[in-house]
Amino acid sequence: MSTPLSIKIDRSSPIPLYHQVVQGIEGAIRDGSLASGTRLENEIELAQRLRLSRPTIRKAMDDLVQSGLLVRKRGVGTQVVSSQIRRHLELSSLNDDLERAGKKPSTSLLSFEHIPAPEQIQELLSLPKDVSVYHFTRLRSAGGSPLALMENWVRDDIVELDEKSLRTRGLYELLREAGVNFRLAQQRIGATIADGAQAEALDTEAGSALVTMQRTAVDDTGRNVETGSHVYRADAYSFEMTLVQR
Amino acid sequence: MSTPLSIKIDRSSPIPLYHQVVQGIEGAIRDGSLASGTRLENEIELAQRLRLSRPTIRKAMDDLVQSGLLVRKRGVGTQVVSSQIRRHLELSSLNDDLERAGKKPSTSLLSFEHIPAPEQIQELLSLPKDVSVYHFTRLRSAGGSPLALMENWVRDDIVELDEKSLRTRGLYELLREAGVNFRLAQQRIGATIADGAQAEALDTEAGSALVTMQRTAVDDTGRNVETGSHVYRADAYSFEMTLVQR
DNA sequence: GGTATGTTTTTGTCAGGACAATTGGACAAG
DNA sequence: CTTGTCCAATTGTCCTGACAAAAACATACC
Repeated sequence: MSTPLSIKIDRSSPIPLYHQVVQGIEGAIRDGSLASGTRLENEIELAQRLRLSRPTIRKAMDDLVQSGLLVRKRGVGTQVVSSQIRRHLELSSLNDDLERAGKKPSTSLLSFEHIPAPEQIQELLSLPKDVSVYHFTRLRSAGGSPLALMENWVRDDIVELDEKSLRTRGLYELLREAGVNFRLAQQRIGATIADGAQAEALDTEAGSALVTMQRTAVDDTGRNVETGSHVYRADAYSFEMTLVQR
Repeated sequence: MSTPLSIKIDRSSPIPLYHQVVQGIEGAIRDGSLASGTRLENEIELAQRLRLSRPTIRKAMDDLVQSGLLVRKRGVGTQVVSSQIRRHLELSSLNDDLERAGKKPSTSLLSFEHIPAPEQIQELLSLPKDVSVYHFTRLRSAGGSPLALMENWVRDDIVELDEKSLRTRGLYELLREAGVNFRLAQQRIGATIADGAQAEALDTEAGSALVTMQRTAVDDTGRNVETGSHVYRADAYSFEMTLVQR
C-alpha cells in the first residue's frame, strides 16, 4: 500500500536533515513519482529506512503539511494531497512571481522622492520622528504590456535607494541585498475601478476592473520596513493561495 | 529585560500542554501584559518555570511564530511583533468589522438544483463519473445591505443538502456537521466589474467594482468537497491576511 | 446478521539531553 | 579609532524513549 520513497540524505551537507527530507518529498511529488492520493510509509518505518529519528521525520512532515502538500490523519497515515490543490502565497513579490513564471518583467520609474514621512506613513511604519522615507511609483510590465502600478514608501535608515537601481532591480531584491530579512507581511486585497490616470498608465480604459493590494512588510528585527499600495489589471493578474486548516 | 510570564498549566486538561502555552501567550499579548516588542524569557528558563520540557515550549513557539505573533532570532531571543501588524491581523476582514458593529449577516437562497456535474465542475472536484452535485446561489447581506453573491457546487455523495437547511444555516456549518473535516482550500482572488444581474442583486450599479473569489476546499481524506465562485461589493469587502516567511 | 469488544496500526504528545550555529558584546591588538 | 578575537547567551537541529488517542479491522458473541 505505502509507497517506498527514495531520498538521499547527505549528513555532511549544511542543509538540515529535516529539510533534506522536505526537499526529497517535494521533489518526488513534483516529478510524479509520488502521485496525488498516495499514502506514504509510516513515520517510524521511514525514519528507520533513512536512518533518521522520528522527530526529524515529523518536523519534515509538519513543514509539508503546513505548505499544503501532505495531509495526515491519526490511525490512518499520511497522504499526498490532491493535485488540483497546489502551492502558493509565500511572502513573495510580483517581480519574483513573474520571474518564476519565466516572463521578463520590466519596470519604469514614474516618480521618485526622498521626503520626511507623511503622518499617515509614519504611523503605518511606526517610524521614529527623525526617519525619512523614499516615496516612488513604478509601472511594471510583462511581455510588453503593463500589468501593475505600484506606489511604495520605504524607510531610509535601512537601505539607500536611488532611481537607477529601482529602474533595473526589484524592490525586494534590493532590500534583501541590503541585509533585510523579511519575516511578516500584512496585506489587504480588494478591487476598484480604474480612474483616468490609472487607465492611461496601464494602457486600459477608465472604468475597467483593477485588483488593489496594500502591504506592509516587517523584517526579523520587528521593524516595518516598507509599505505600498499597488493596483493590477484584473484581466492579467489575480492572487492565488492555499489555506491550511490548523 | 525579559518579561516574566504567568501562565497556568493544567495537566489534567484534555488540551495539549503546548497548546495551553499558546493560549497563555496569545492571551497575554492580547490583554497587553506582553507589550509589542517585548522580549520573552528564553526557552529553557520558561520550560523550567512552567515545568515543561523544552520541546513542548518550542512547539508552542513554533505555532505562534507561524501565526505571526512572535518573531525569533537565534542568539538573540524571541520578541512579540509590532502591534501595528497585529491590529490588522485581528480585524481579519471588513465582514468581521460589520459583524462586530452589530450587523448580523443574513443569507437568502436565490437558486437551488441537484444535477449531474457539468464537465468543468467534474474536473475541478475530480469527481467520479457517477457522482452528481448540488448547485446553488446565495446572497449574503449584512445590516440589511447586500454584500456578496455566492455560487457553489457541492458533491452529493458526502452530504445531503436541501433548500431549507441552506436558508437557515451556513454551508460550512452543514458540511462540518455531516462529518467533513476541512484541511485545505485553494483560492484565487481577483476583480471584475458588475454586470446588470450582479448589480441588481447586490443593490449597486452596473460597472462598479467587485472582488471575485474562487475556492475549492479539500477534506482530510483528500476529496475535493466543494467549489464556489463568489463576488463581493468592493466597497464593503476586502481580504486581509498575514504572510509569514518560513 | 448485527453488535460489542479487542487488537493493531498510525499519528499525537511529552520528556530529557546533547551539540551546533548565530548573534552581540566585551576586550585586546594594531 | 578601528579591527579582530573570544565568550556568553540564545535559538536551531537531532537523538532516544515512552505512552496516549484515534481509526480501521478482525473476532467473538448474542
